[in-house]
Amino acid sequence: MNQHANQKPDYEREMRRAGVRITRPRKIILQILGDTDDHPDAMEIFQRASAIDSSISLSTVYRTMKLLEGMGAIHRHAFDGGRARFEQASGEHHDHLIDIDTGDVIEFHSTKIEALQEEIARELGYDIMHHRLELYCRKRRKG
Amino acid sequence: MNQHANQKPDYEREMRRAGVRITRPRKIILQILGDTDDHPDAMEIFQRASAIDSSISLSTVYRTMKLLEGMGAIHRHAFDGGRARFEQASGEHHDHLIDIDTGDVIEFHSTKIEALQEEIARELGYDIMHHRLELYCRKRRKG
DNA sequence: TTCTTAATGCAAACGATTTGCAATTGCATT
DNA sequence: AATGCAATTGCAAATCGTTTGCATTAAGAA
Repeated sequence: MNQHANQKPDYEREMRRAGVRITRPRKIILQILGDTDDHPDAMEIFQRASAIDSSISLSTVYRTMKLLEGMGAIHRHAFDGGRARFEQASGEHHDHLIDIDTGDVIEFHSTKIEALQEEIARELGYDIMHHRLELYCRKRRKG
Repeated sequence: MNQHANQKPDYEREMRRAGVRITRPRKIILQILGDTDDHPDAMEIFQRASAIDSSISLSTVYRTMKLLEGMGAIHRHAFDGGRARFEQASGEHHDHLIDIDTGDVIEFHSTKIEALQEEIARELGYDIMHHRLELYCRKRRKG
């Protein structure tokens, strides 16, 4: 389901190079992340992984997400609501519009907003290390 | 410490009107919130309250924060890092710049950014219900 | 002052995530 | 292909922030 035409990064190669073992659970999780365009949480990933290999544990999902995050392979998001959600790090930076009714996430990017953010931080004497812009929305009813 | 010259809202009156009892713990917590300009978390509020009346419990702090949030008296923020942080709701809408080294929070507002957000959501067919813009920053070293 | 009920403190429950540990398994080595 | 060992796993228990059940206390109306 991954429509991104961009070069799919070869995380297995990168992991090997980092001396990290390519295990069965990791292969499966990597495959799941590569096959989706949505922003699943650990439990969803765990369930999708369980369907492929029922012996995988939730701990391993969490540990793998942390590993991949450390490698820069995925991004972790703390949208409203309990669980962290993850997305593959391929592609450029973007912000998120969250449909509060469905949980759907739409990615967007605004160079103008980013520039304004930089300007604000600079005026306050700060450098932005990272930022978070989330629009919690409801579908506009036509009319 | 509250520098806000704006009318300090009388939450006790409002609570009374809503049929909510003005208890000793609530008085103390309200006083703490009114006396600060920072964004304390529940534990900090609990500790400040304990210094005034050591019998206050953390549960009551949480319950009171929820009550006040429901009244619109405070806003709850989920900045990076475990705990929720609170601020008095007086004043206009603003976003936050968080100093990742000290945890300090600076409030700012950009009409331009807000307008751009609206534009983006509109183009995607959504109405913004609420949003979140947080800049995680480090003090610029002079040079 | 009495009375009713909301509010409290405590401890236990909670949901998401992390961790200790013994058992397993990549994989570099023979 | 067999060996060895550290990295990784699954499991259960622990952790962290927050919420909740319940018996007790105390607002505040009568």
